[in-house]
Amino acid sequence: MVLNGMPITMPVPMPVPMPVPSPPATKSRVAVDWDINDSKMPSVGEFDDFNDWSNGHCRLIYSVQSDEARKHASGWAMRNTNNHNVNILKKSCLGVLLCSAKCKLPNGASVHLRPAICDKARRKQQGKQCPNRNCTGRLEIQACRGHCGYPVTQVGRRDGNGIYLQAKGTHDHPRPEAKGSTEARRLLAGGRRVRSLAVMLARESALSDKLSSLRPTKRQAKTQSIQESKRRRMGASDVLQTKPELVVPPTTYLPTSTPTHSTNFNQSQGSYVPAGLGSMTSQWNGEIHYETEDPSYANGMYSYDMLHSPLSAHSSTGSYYQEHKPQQLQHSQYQQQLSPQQHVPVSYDPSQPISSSLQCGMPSYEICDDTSSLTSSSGYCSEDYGYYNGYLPNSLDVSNGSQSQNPSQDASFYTTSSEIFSVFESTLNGGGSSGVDLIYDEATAYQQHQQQGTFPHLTNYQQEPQDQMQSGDYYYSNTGVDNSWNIQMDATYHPVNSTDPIYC
DNA sequence: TATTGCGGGCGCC
DNA sequence: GGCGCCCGCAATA
Repeated sequence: MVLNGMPITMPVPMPVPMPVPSPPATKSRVAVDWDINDSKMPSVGEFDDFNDWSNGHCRLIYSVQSDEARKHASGWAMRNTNNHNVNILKKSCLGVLLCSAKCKLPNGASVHLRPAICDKARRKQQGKQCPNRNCTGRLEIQACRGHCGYPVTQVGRRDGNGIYLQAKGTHDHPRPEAKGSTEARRLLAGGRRVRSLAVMLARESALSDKLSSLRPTKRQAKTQSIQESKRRRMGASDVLQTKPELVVPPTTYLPTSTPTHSTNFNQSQGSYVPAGLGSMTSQWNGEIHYETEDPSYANGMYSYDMLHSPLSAHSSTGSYYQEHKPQQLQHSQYQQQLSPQQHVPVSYDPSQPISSSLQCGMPSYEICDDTSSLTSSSGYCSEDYGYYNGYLPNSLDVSNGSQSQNPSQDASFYTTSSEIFSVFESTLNGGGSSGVDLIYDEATAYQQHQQQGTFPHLTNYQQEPQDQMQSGDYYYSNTGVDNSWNIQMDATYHPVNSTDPIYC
């Protein structure tokens, strides 16, 4: 995160945010403390980039120019809840639809559908047969209990030129498929093979993550544009100079709860950023970095979020803050009692009642003080972008320098989800397994984590950029008309080594 | 048909 | 009173 030349590192700890007087106008949002219930919201000179996958306690300030912010859009299935305050819109998470049999798709991905927002529609979803034709399981709602046993909530209000969003809680379930996927599937429902649906579902999450991971913030693009131009002039080999940095010892990947801001694209909430990469400015990294000193992460406190995708680096410009609260102190002490090797994985089983560890007061997972904050980050509505199982090669030149460097950031680049769906349909049924095999599915990773009791090998994640650079299996072309993009699978593509795990 | 925003109402703490 | 949650309604896509 680049904040008008301000240091990218957040001062830790931040002062206690409540109650505080409204800060002076146009103060950097990073330095601003506010609460959604404040009578007057602070004015800031810059805004966060929209993130539809915000997670954890966070406060974001969006510009009123952001359509998504105005709509209070979210990748999570959030339903409106009445807070009896006309000035504040409150939403709570509905969780995710999972297969009761916990089946796996051929590619190893799991089923994680998006619950309908409408109660009636949601009731219809539940109990339906798993979209995986090879599975006899039923769809079940995995309720969100990430906020002291209650669903994660987010409240938003508009004030002046900003849209203030405050999230409370950390989602304790896999991400549902993105909104656009559900809609697109509905449009194409009927006569479609359920297998396609299931496979698409598996792909959707990974692809949306992938896309998001490739999309920098606008601010990032600005700051990187010049550098990227220089790199291009130096040649592709120079672009890959960061490769050695990407493979790190697995013992160093655990992030911490000490978020710092940078200009790269890492997964905002709990990225697998090794210590040595904390300052790395590779475009493959998210912008929030967690250093490894804090045992909170090392002990699995936020293990799920980290698991759910190092690839889903949503542009994050959230105002991360940390408070000095007794609860947090206790939590810290608790964590410090554990050695770095003593991971405390959050046991997660959708079929089981919420773990007591998730309840309020349990130190290892969620700080249930609404004002306490370990925050997450921001990205953009993935459903508005579309999904693909490839990457945007650097050579992809999209009309201008900024876009060419970071094409995924430009709204004009993204096709609608339905368009992408069509692409998937053609490739899913005829593209063979090459594409499917490249999927990294966050839910799968989550389950793997549960099975292994530890994190996936970091190298797999950090290896991803290399794989992407080497093995893009899609071609992208733009007709130049209506921003219409064509994505074609490269049938000639074969992984360098089919036995090597590839997460895309 | 589903989403979204709004609001009444209830129960719990 | 704050909060979560249920329900219904209307506008909209």
